[in-house]
Amino acid sequence: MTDQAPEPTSEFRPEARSPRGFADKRASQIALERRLVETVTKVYEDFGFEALQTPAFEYADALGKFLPDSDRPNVGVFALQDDDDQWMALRYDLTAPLARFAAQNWDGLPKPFRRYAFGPVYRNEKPGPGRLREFIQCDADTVGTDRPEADAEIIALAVAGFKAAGVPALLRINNRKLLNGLLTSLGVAGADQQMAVLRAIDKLDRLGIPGVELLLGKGRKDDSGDFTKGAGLADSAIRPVLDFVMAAEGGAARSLVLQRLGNVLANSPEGQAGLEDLTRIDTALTALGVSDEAAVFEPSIVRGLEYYTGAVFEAELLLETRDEKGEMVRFGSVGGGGRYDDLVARFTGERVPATGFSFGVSRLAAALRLVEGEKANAARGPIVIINFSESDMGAYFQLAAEIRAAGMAAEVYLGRSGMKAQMKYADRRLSPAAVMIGGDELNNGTVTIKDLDLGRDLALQISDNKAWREGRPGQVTLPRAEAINHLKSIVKND
RNA sequence: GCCGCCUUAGCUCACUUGGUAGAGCGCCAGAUUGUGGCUCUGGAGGUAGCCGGUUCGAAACCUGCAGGCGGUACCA
Repeated sequence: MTDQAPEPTSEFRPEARSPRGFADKRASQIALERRLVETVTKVYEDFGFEALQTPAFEYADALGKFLPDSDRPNVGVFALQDDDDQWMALRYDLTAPLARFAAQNWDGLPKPFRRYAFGPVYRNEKPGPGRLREFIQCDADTVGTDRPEADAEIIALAVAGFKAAGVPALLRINNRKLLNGLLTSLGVAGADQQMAVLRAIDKLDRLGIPGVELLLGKGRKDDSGDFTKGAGLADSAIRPVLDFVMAAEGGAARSLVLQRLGNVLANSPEGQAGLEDLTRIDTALTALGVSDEAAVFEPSIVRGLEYYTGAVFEAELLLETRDEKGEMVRFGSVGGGGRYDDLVARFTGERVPATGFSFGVSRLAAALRLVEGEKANAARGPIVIINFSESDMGAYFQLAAEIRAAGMAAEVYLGRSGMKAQMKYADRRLSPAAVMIGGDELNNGTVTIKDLDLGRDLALQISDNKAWREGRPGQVTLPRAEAINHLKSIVKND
C-alpha cells in the first residue's frame, strides 16, 4: 500500500453536534454559574447547613414514582440496566437522593439533619429555550422537624440567597393543606377531579381568572384551537375556588391574605390547620426580617401534585428579560420547594417530616445572561507573551513563570502565526496586556508591554492608520527588571 | 404527547410564475520587515435539514422523517 491518504468516500464522518437538550458552556457562563453556586452555598452554610454530595446515579426505585417500566424505561428519567440487571437512573433532582441518604443513614445523623447540595440533574423530557435536559440545582433541606418555623427558615434562606446573588426575586408561598381543605369542603372527592382543580388553580398567573374559571368548569379552548378538558365543577363550587385564588389580589400583605382565606375556609378543619401553619410562618418570617416585598402568600401556587404535603413555595424572577430581538422572554420559576413529609417513609415506613428549597442555578444564569448581556460576564484572558523566534523561547517561558509567580495569569503564544495574528489573539482573549521580547528588547535588556484596554480606548480617537500604528497607543518599553511591577499596575486597573 | 409555523454559507437573511445560489456580518490573508481598532483589496466557506416523489429540469411543488420555534399537556 503506497497511498496512505484516507479515502474520503469510504470514511464515516459523524456530524459534530451536541445531543438535543444538552449544551456546552464556555468560560463566561461557567464563571457566572460558579459565582451563583458560591454565593448561595455560603448563605446555606451561614444558616447552618452542611454540605453533602450524592452520586449522579441512583437505583431507579429510589427515585420514586418515575420508575422505569419494562415498556418505556426512559420516560422522564435517563435509565439504564446495570450488569446485575438492576435499573439505575440519573437523578432528576437533589431531593430524592437526599431522602434515600437520610433513610440509609438515619440512625447516625444529627437530627434535624440540615444539608445543602449542588450539582447537575437530568430530565428526559422535551427541551426548550431555558429548559435543558441537564441543569444545575442548589438545594438546602431540613429533615426531621415538622415545625412551620423550619419552612419559614427555608424561605428566609432562599430570600437571602437571591439577595446575596444580587438578583431581585419574589417568593410566593402557599400550603397544601389549604388546597386540600378547600377541595374537601367543596365535596371534590375523586382523585382525578382534585388534580384537575389543582392544575386549573396553578394556571392563574398565565391564564388569569377567566381561564381558570373555564378550566374549573367545562373546559377551555386555547389559541391553537386545542381543547383542554375542564374539572367539571358545578357553578356553585367554582365561586369559592375563585374567591380562594383571588385572596392575594392587589399585592396584599401576608396578614391580609390570611384574613381573607380565613373567611373562605371558615368551615374546613384542614384549611384552618394550614392557616395556622402559615400564620406561624408569617410570624417567623417577620422576625427573620423577611418583608412583604420579598415573600408573599399566594394561594394559586400548587407545584408538584403528589409530592408536597404542607407548605409550598416558588421563586419568581423580578427582572425583565428580553432576547436578542428585544422580545420578552418568560422564564419559569427560578427556584422552588416545600414540605414533603412522606418521602423518607417510602424507604423506612416511618414518617419523617422534611422541607427544602431548590435554587435553579442554570435557569437563573441563563436569565442573568440575557439581562446583563454576553459581554458583562466575559472572562478575561491571560497576559500574552508574543512569540518572535524559536530560539528565544527560553526568555518567553522564563517571563511567563515570573508573571505566574507574581499571581497573574500568563501564556506564551504557541501558535505559528505572525505578530499581527498574535496581537489579535490577545485581543480576542480579552487579555489585559501583551508582552513583547523581540530582538531589540533582548539586546537592550528591556521588555515592551502593551496595555490592551488602554490601547483600545485610545484607538477610538485615532482614525488614521499610520498614526495608530506608529503611535503605539498604550505601549511602553522599560527595563526588564520592571516588567512585573508594570504588569501588576495594568492588571490592577481592570 | 397533541396542534400550528419554520429549516438556504459560521451568524442574520435574500434569490419576481420551478431553469442547479447571493449579500451583510464573521473568518483567513495582503496593503503595514515587530503591533489588536479604522479603511481598502483579495480569499476560503453551501449535496439549499434528510429520504423519496412530480418534472426535460426542484432551493422552490408533493409524501415521509429529523431538527427548530410558538401554543397546549406534563413537570419530581
